Amino acid sequence: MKISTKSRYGLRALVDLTLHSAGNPVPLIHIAKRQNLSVNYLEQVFSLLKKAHIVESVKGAQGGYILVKTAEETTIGEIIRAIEGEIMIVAEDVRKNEASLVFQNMQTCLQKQVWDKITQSINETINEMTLGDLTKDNQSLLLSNPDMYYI
Amino acid sequence: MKISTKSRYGLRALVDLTLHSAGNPVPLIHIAKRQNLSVNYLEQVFSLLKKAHIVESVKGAQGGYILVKTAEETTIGEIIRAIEGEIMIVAEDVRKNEASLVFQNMQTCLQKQVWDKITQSINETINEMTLGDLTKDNQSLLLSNPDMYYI
DNA sequence: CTAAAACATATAAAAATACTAGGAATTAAT
DNA sequence: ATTAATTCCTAGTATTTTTATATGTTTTAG
Repeated sequence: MKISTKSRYGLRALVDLTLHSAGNPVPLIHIAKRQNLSVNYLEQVFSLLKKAHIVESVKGAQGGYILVKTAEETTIGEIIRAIEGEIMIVAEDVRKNEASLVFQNMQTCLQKQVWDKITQSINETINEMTLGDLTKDNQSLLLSNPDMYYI
Repeated sequence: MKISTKSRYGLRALVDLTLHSAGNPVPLIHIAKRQNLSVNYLEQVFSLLKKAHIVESVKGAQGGYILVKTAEETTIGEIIRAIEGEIMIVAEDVRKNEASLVFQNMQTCLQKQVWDKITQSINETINEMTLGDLTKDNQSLLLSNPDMYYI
């Protein structure tokens, strides 16, 4: 039960984007350099983020990506689900036909009492956090040290 | 972010064991048949459960596995952690040296504010549930229909 | 026109997962 | 003692998923 690098990169990239977009689109190559990530890989991540309407793209020269909503309105839940897909789907083999009633009952019970509960608790946790929460700290650090960044 | 089949099989197997162990060791081959799982694979799972002191084994003929504690004292958290290992370790690439202060700050921030929080919420959720909670339903179903089981 | 960027897709490499196979050790029952 | 049932151990394999990389196309500002 691990978070994929895609999600981690994605979040880092969005924090980075938030910090560096002064209303302007931020090109992936800048994020990639600052965060030491591959542009190609980031493109794949941002394609998912775009599908989920978390970012918009501006094509062509001077283009890049920009948040659709404000950082404060963008939840970590949206972001992680956009990248990972729906959390914790447990594709249990159902065996509806041959299975005994007790077997079916157990499956349903585990699904509802365990797997769904875990999913729910994860979603509740990540839905409460926003990109804004994550950038606050770094924002102040950035403002007090404007030349701390490269690019 | 998925639960492995190993964990799912493990939980199913332990629920099954709880339901069918009347104080006696339950051999894996019985669990495997009832749950339609491979004995070999279950052995690997039970090896982890044994290491974590969730079950004890009785070797030889008429042997099998038995819970160390009661079902009510055995949490789902113990079980899942025994099988999956510690939950949600995010092995973030640290880059302490070359990394800028802002970069390091971001990493720490994400770790504490996101990944650790998710880990914590999962653990809290699964620590609250016990094997007993999961077997209650099935237990009553079993008692009212004693011949519902095969084996 | 050109360069900078998103967009799309194929494929390779690596890692993790899921499972299989087979034998060794132990022990209850006969 | 022998047998059968069982845990225990480990090596191997196949499949899937993840993590990239590579390459080309399209779009657009300057």
